[in-house]
Formats: sequence, structure tokens, C-alpha cells
Amino acid sequence: MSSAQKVRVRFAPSPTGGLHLGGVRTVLFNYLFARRHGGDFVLRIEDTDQTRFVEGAEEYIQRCLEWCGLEPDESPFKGGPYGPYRQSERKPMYREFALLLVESGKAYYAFDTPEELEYMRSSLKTAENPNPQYDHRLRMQMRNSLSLPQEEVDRLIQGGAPYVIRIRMPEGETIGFRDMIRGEVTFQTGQVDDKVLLKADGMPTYHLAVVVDDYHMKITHAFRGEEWLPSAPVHLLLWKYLGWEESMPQWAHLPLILKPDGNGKLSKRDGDRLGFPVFAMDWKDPKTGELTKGFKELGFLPESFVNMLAMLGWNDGTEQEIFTLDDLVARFDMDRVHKGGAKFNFDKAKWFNHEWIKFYPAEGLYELVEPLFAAKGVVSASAGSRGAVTRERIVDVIRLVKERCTFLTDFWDQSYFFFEDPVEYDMVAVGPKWNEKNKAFFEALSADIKQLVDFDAALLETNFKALATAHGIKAGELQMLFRVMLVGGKFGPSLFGIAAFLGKEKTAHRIDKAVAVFG
RNA sequence: GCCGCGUUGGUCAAUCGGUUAAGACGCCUCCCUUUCACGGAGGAAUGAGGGGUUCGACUCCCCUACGCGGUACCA
Repeated sequence: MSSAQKVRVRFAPSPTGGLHLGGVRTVLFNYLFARRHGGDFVLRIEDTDQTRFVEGAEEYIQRCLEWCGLEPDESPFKGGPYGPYRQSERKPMYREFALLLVESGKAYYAFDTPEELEYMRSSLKTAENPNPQYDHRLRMQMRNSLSLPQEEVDRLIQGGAPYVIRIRMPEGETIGFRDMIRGEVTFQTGQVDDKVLLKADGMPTYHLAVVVDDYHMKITHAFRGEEWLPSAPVHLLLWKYLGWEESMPQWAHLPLILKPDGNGKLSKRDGDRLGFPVFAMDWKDPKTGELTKGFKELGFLPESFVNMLAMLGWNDGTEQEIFTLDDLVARFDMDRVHKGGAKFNFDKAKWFNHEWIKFYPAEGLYELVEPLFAAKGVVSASAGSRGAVTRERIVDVIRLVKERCTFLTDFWDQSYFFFEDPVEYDMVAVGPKWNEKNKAFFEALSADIKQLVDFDAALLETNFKALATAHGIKAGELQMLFRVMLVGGKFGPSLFGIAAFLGKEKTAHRIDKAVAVFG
């Protein structure tokens, strides 16, 4: 590509289900690179395999990208100058180029049936060669336009015999390219098999489609998972054979995200097994009805999800770990992407979310937390309307408890006592400390509170301590009991702050109620 | 089997020939707080093995081992 060319990158998922971590990170790196260089980010759907295409998956991908804030400039949904953006809608052009390759002798027709291929593989299979390949050593023994006489080929094609088009890999060439992450990578063409380019149903395989699409969509940089590295020589040759070598994008093969225990690529199963999500958002498989949990629904902020993924395989060389999307765009550099795969660590993911919740302004958290509160019956309303909690009050609560929430879904458990009386008390904690003397203190405290005109945390604390002294009890001994009376358990923010927040009636009421329960 | 890519603490990782080999997560101890957290101080824990090159290798080269990926009319 010429240096004057505008940077264009693409994310090309196949709509076969939920978007897992590796997928989102690939989008992220594509997006960051595009934005970093003022370029375009293109979403292209690879729906060439009808057997794996899943209804609704395309829209799901769109929603995930939206949630993460990684919206494409061009996509099947919003269009763009290089559409269509679904491979199924570009079908005719793939065939055209496959035929062109046959004409120039770089590809050939193959008539072998699936059964014949199966037979070839099983009969040639040995301990030394468990996976016989359809390659230069074997192709003349198979039924194709290289091994068959021309008349036979014509007859088969005219007779409507099904066929695929395979690339004809040369025998003894060394071919290579410069990967942006790995440096020079080379392959011997003779080691690579004659990959199918065009399937019998007329659809292209990934190999043909990426090349044709990337060329026509003027893609300048192609980033994909490391699992694609072995097929790079096929793509390299295709760019060359099609005469587009000058326009070939620069490639980077991203390291894999590995399962936390053992080795290997992280899969949906690992999440189920180890109890964490592997998809960005909840995904319900329409065929099986099976639900796979997502980070969003678990209570992740999109910012922390993106931040966490960016740090899996990349860092800017400093000690900074918390980045906004804008920070990432400003700092991202493909040269600093790791070569080795990274094991996913859910504890670290949780830490990122916790950090983000702590730093996030309470006002901003409101929109995300309010629906969760509403689901519990806490209806927010503008100040003044009866029976409802004001937005300001909810924001105050969020501010008070956010540092102890790891997930957005923790907010209710950490703050329900601001909205309703505790229904259960931690009697295990209360039991050993509850006695007649303490009971008398709390009865007095309740009466005292009811008489107060002003009621704030500082005043309450002063009164509380004075009263404790008057009763000959150390204030500290009583605080835990007071806490359980107000919140039900041994947790939550500053005690007197909670009481002040509740107001004197509710505070006194909860004391009375607890005294009755404690006995 | 063949081909390709990898390999710094349990995990994420810095280092681009000279450092006491950072930092973070997790774990442990202590402080703060008579709650849970937050915060603060400290601790244990790392260069797969073997050869080179070099005055000097975690860093460069080779071999081995190990891991992963690919080896489909799936992507």
C-alpha cells in the first residue's frame, strides 16, 4: 500500500453465535488501530457457511459492538461505499475471480466427492501421516482438471457435475511476509495443501473471500487471530495470483486468549466450567435455547470490559493499567502487542471492574444502577413526588457504597437497607453481645433520637458516645449492634452516616424493631 | 507425523547486551476501621534445559524440551 492511502481495517466475524473474548479483543485492536491512524473501521459479515449460520447472531454482534463503544464506520447495518458487507450478498464476484484463477492456471476444478475425499484420507492415513493432504503430491491421483483429460473435464462440467475450485500450490517456493507483531514469517509452498477456494454450492471459502473482499474494500491492515497464521501462504499467493500484490494489506496475527487452567484456546465450555462469562453479552442459542452468560449482564461496565481486554496481550510500556477508550486510541501500538498467548484471569477482570466503579462518577453510574434498583421496587422520581426515591438520593447512595461493589449487580446488596428495613438480622454476631444492659442503652438511644430536633451524623455520634458513657458501656461495644439494627449485617458504609441518611424516625424505628427481635 | 508460532513469579507482564529482573492481580502479615470495603506498609514468588557469540546475556544465534495453533467443500 502507498503511504498516502487511508488506513482501513475490518472485523469480519462469522455469525455463528455469541461474541467471545478473543473476538471482542480482535475487534478492539482493529478499532484502536483504525482510530489511532484516523482511519475507517469496517464490519463485514462472513455468512458464507449456511450450516453454521445462526439466526440473530448478526444483530447480536451489532449490539455487542455498540455496548463496547466500538461502532464501525461501515457495516451491513449502516452501509458504506464498498458494500455489500455480507459475503452472501457478494456471491457472484467470488466465482468470477475463482474462474479467473483457473484460466491463468493458478487453480483448477476438482470433482472429487466427499466420499472420495474421505476414502483418500482414510486409505492413505498412516502413523507418520495422520492427515493426508490434497496437495501437489496427491492431486494427480485425484479427479480434477489437472489429472483428467480436457474432454472429460468439459463433459463433467457441461453435464452439471458438482465441483469445487482448488488453488494449485506451487511445489518448491518459499513465500513469506512481514507480520506486524511477529516479524518475518516464511513458508514452503510445497508444504501447503491445495485449499478449496470455491465450494460446490458456489460460495467462497474464507480463503478466497478475505482476499477478494479486502481488496475491494481497500483494506490496508488486516488483524486476525493467530489461528490464521498457517493459512497465510494461501492468502499471500492469492493476492499475487490475482495481480493485487501492490494492494495487499499489512498483517498482524494476534496472540490467542487461553483458558485459565491448563492450556489451549479459551472456549465457552471453560466459562461454564469455571464460573465466568466468555461472551460480551448474554447469548441465547435459538436452536438449543441454551443461555450463555455475558459480561454485561454480570454487571461489568463496558469501559472496564474493554480496558481489561486491551491489557490482555498489550501494554503501553508504562505502569498504567486503567485506560479509557480514548486513552487506548491515543496509546495503541501494534508493535507492543505480545507474541505469546495470554491466559484469561477472571480475578484480574473483576479488579478492573472494581477500579472502574470506584473511579466512575456516581452521577454516571446512576443510569446503569437505577434499572437494577427499579427491579427491586425502588422507584425513582423527581423530587417532591410522594412514595418515590429521588434521583439525588439514589446518586447519594451510589456514592456511599460504590467502593465496595465489584459488579454493578452488587449495588443492591450493598445498599438495600437505605430503602427498606432489614428483614433478617445477623444473630450470630448479635447473640454474644446482647444483654439487658445493652438493651437498656438502645431503648434510651431510641427515646433520645426521637427528641432530637436536628439530626446529622456528627450530632448522632456525639450523643451516642455520651449516652454510652452514661450507661457505663464502651461506645465501640455498641456500634456493631447498632449496625446490625440498621442494616441487618456486619457490612456497609459509615454507621452514623447511614443513620443520618435514614433520618431520625426510621433510625428510631429500626432500633425499636430490632430491640423487639433481639429480645 | 508434517508445517507454523510461542516460552520472564500461580496469572497479566516491564526489560529492546550491563538493573538489587519493574509494576499489577491473587495469596500472606501488619496498620487504619470495634462492620464490610477503601486506603497504607511489608512479605513469599520468575528468566524451560543445553550449547555458543560477547568483557558481559532474560535480552543475539543454534539445538533440545514443552505448550499452542493449523493440517475440512468451518471460520
